[in-house]
Amino acid sequence: MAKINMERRAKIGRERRARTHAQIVEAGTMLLAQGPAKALTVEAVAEAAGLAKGTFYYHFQNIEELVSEVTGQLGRSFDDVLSPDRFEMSDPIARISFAFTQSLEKAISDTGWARLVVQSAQTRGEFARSVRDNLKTEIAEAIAQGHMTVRDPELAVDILVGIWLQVTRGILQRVAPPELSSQALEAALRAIGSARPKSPSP
Amino acid sequence: MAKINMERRAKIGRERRARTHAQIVEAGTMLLAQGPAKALTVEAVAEAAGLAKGTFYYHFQNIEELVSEVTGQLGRSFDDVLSPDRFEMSDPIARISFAFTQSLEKAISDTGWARLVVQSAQTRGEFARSVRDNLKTEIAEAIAQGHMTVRDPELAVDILVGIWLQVTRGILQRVAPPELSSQALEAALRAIGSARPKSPSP
DNA sequence: AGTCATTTCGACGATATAGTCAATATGAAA
DNA sequence: TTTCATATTGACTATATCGTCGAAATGACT
Repeated sequence: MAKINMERRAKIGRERRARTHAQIVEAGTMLLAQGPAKALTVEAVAEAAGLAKGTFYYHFQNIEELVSEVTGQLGRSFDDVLSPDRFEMSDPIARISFAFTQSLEKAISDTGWARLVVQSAQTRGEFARSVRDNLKTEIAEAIAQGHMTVRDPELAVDILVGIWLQVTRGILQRVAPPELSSQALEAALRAIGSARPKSPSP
Repeated sequence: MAKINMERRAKIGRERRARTHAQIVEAGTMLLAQGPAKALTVEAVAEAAGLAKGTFYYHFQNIEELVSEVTGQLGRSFDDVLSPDRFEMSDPIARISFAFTQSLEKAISDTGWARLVVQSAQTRGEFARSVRDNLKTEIAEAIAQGHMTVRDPELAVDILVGIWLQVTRGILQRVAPPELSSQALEAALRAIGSARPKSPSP
């Protein structure tokens, strides 16, 4: 009786629904990477996705819910950029360095992503917090191992995040010089008092 | 004929007009220091200033013009914080250090000001550019004198501005530990490769 | 007290955006 | 081909904010 109906319902909806949902997220991501978040309107998203406004509301409660999902997706993409080899490294400074460089390189090669990161870091507490928390874990370890001059973990995080974010902004406004990522990394390591020789011994 | 009218006109208007204008700017400043710039509405400003909406439009073309003036005023207050003794210093690094510390101290003692600075740095190109340009002048000199490891002036500016801005943000979200400004300064100097002993000789 | 340039007021029309909903379309399964 | 759960549409209402304008208030000067 009801059984068949439920099965049908579940089966039919999935793919179509998921596709449209993804379309909207994609459109929202694109628009967010372009202008300021305040200018993100339901109509603009719907039009960019080639859908009617009502369809948007069938998939999301409101713009906030969409932005939240975009932010979440960005966070995951962030992890993708950083994770592959990172967990193999035993030294927390090495992990930080890897993440720092990787995300700058990604920003250079994908300015849309960079724009989104900068945008989100400014306006989405969740995103900023997540980045901060990850960093803080590494830094606490580094401090404990006596690998850093800076003793206040919060300050250390501010320094690293500050340099990273501002250099990323710079990438969006100027052409990135060849050695940018490595030079920025060296400066960041000096700042927290973890300067190391350039050649990482094997 | 017209002479008397013109004189009257000029004389009468001044004070009253200036006072109301200032009221509006003050209200706008307060609101900007509170929430995001997108939420700044003409009605909100008018109400906060205790005036009718029409009065706002008698003094400003639109919100943008108000925000622009607030930004300009902030820029001037910024100079006030920095200027008094700065020009007496011959060493560019000393000048940078002075400005860096002063503005962090100001942020600690006046969080409204800090909020405004952070806000403006993010959304007002003019403000960000002005800060950048001032810094770049000093940095170019420091590089020329061989006082810095970092050679790319743009990168040096990004590093200093990045740390400064992020530490300022930190001040707004956490309680500033006692030695914050000086520790942040030391980190910043290390970052650009201009570490100096703590005691500035006379 | 009267004059008049200037300033202030708030109602008003215009516009933009949010969110709703009844009607319609879609397409897999029977 | 028909059925029907699900998805899509766009017109509609509600609301927020903008910017305008004629009328009223202000207050320095006569």
